[in-house]
Amino acid sequence: MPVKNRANPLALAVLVVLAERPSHPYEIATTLRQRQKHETVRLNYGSLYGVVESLERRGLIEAQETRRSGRLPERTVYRLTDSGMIELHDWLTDLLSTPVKDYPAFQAALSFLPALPPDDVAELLAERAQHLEAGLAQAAATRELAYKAGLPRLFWVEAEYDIVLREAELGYVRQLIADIESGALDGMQWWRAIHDSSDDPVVPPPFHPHPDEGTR
Amino acid sequence: MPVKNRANPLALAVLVVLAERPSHPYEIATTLRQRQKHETVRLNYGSLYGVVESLERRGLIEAQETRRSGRLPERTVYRLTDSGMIELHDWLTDLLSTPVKDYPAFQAALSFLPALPPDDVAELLAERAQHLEAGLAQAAATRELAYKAGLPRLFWVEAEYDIVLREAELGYVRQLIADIESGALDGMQWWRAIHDSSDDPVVPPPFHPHPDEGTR
DNA sequence: TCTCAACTACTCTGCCCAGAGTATTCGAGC
DNA sequence: GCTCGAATACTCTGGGCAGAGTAGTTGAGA
Repeated sequence: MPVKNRANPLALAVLVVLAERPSHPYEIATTLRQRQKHETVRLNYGSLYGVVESLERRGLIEAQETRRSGRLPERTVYRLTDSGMIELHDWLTDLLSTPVKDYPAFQAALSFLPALPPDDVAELLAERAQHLEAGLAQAAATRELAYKAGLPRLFWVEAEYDIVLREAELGYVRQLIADIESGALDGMQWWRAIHDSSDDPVVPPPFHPHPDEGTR
Repeated sequence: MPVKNRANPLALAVLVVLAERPSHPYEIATTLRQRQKHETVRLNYGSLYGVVESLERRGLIEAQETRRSGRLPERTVYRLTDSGMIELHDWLTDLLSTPVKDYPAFQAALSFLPALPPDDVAELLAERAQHLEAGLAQAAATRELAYKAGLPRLFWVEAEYDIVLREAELGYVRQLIADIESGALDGMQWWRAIHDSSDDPVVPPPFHPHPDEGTR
């Protein structure tokens, strides 16, 4: 009886919704969407029903009743069990208190920068910066709307966090563009060299040891 | 013949390594680890061989030769094809120029804040802040080491990016803790209320519309 | 020279999960 | 009163991917 781990945050979302009141899966999905949770948690039906089954196997939720209206498919209403409540508490506690390693796509891309020529990279990053600016403007507008509608800030901390991260990214991207364009980025001459030569002599990267001269 | 998409960055990493020189899968893994790519890309053997097979099916890489030394398992050496080179270029271009939605675990956790009582949350966030500080100190030390060893900055931009994001997160977490502890966070009274009452009357969240009074 | 750990190089297994598909009902409009 | 789209409520399928397992080799130390 394999126990599914805390890999999928959708399971956490299900627990949270069921902690409030019993629901059937489709209703859980609707609730989550109404609350914009699909912005923070990957949500789709295929996964949802699998996750619910898995939670039931683990004894964290249980079927309360199975109703049927007309000839529509059955709706199984689930409720949280006691151990489900504990798991919800522990899981959330863990997520909040302990940073885990995420693997953002852009970070991976950055680690492969040398595979493209520097001038192309500078252009691509400039494009990204524009996208980021547009996205941030959009997010600011949404935040404004939520404020005017009177939705308490407690319910959009995750959006604030998102904005903070994107601003940080934008700052870094701008800095990086500047350093590439000015040539201030250490390693540039090697980077240029491997892309300028028509053939591909695998030159080892340059090393300029700085044995000891304080910080920076 | 289902075509695997650009879902898995490990595939990109494989293309990058093979663009440099033909290798067999295990060697690819070793190279990636030597270059610290496991910091930015999820890497493990189970996935690696699957990814390589999939790349071969898509015609992006091809087997060059199959050698055997002693009675060790065969080593199939792969090389990049022309369309593999194009895919590598296009994929990387796309990743750099266009932001994609990531789903960081902590953002999900933030969106479920109300499920825990405010005082607990403040404590948990304080613990997170400490972890972040420790992690940042560690990262700074590593950066220092890389600098002294003479590794050009071009090869640790991804680490810089990581640091920038973590600093931004730390700043936000500190701010959030302060706002919870001071009670300045809008929605706190409701948050307290639902956790104080021993029974669980599902009170609808409070709305305080701010129809129009400029920004902020 | 004998062992034992570390390294080399995969292979196996099975849950997971995304996307697409299915079937029914309801409401709006012509 | 008929159609068509939207909403309700899932089910199916198959590759994807992680973790654990396997099996031979090499090198260091007692």
